[in-house]
Amino acid sequence: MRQKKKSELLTEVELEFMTELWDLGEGTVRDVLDQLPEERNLAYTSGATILRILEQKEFVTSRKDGKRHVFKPTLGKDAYQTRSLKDLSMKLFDDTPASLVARLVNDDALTEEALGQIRALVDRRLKNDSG
Amino acid sequence: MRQKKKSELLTEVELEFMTELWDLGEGTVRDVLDQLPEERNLAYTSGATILRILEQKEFVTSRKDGKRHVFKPTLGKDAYQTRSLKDLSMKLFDDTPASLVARLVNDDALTEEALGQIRALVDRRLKNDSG
DNA sequence: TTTGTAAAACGAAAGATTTCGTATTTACTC
DNA sequence: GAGTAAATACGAAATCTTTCGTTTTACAAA
Repeated sequence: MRQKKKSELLTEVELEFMTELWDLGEGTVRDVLDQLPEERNLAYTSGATILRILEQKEFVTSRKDGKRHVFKPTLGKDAYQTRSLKDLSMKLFDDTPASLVARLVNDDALTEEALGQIRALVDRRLKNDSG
Repeated sequence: MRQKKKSELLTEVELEFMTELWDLGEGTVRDVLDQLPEERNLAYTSGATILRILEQKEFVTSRKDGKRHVFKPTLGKDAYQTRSLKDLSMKLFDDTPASLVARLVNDDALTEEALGQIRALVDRRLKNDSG
C-alpha cells in the first residue's frame, strides 16, 4: 500500500498566493489578485482554484462574508520559512545548517552590512542561551 | 511573443540525480542508479531519461566510454547551493539574507554547536574583508 | 560473422501543477 | 419576485514532471 506523500511544501503558484495572504492578513480572491503584479494576467477563476486547493491542503481556512469567501493562512509565514529552510538544508546542505550559512556568507554578493546584521543575530541568540 | 522561461532550478528528481553526480564526480546511468537508496525502484530507462534531460538543460555534459555515456556536472554543487539560497531568499525572505539567517538561528532545533560554527564563519569572513 | 547482453534513443503513458471555461448560486436593487 | 452583477463550484484543458516500454545500437565473446 503506497502512502500518499503529502509534501508539506507549497508549489510555486501556491507560494505566490500565500505570500499575498501573509501580507494582507486575510483576503478574498479579488483581494489577492489585486496584489499580483500588473503583468500577471490570471483569470479570476484561476485564482479561485488556487485558493480552493490551498484550503483543501489546509494552508488556509475560509469564512463567508456576504457572498464572498475570505481566506486566511493557517500557517504563519515564519513557520513556513523555517519549514523551507529545513527542507533546503536537508536536500542540499547535508542537514547541516552551518554549511548553509557558510555558503551564504561566502557569497560575494553579500554586503558587509548584511554580514554585520547576521553576526548580531547570532550573538544575541548565543547570549540569550547562555545568559 | 512569450519568452520561454528557463528556470535555472532543478526539479526534485533532477536534484536527486545531480546530488549523486556531485558525490561521484561523474558517472554512468548505472553508477547513479546504484547510488540511490534500495527502496527507490526506478527503471533503468527512467534514469537514462533524467540524465538526458539534465544534459538538454546543460546541467551535465557527457562523453562516451566504450558504449556507455559518462555524465558529469557542468555546475558545481557549491554554485547550485548559492543559486538555491538566492532563490529562496528572494521568494520567501524579501531578498534579505539577514532575515533568512534570523529565521535559522531562531529555530529552536538549532544546536549551540551549530550556532558557534555559524558565528565563527561570519567572523572569519568579516575579518578577511576588513583585514 | 553470429549471437547475446547491456546501453542508448525515443516516444509516450502516468501523474502533478497551472490555467481557464461554463454553469450555477448568491446577494443586491428595483 | 425578476433582473443583474459578481462570486462560487466544478470539471477539464494545457503544461510540466516523472516514469517506463519498445526498438535500435554498440560492444564483446565464441
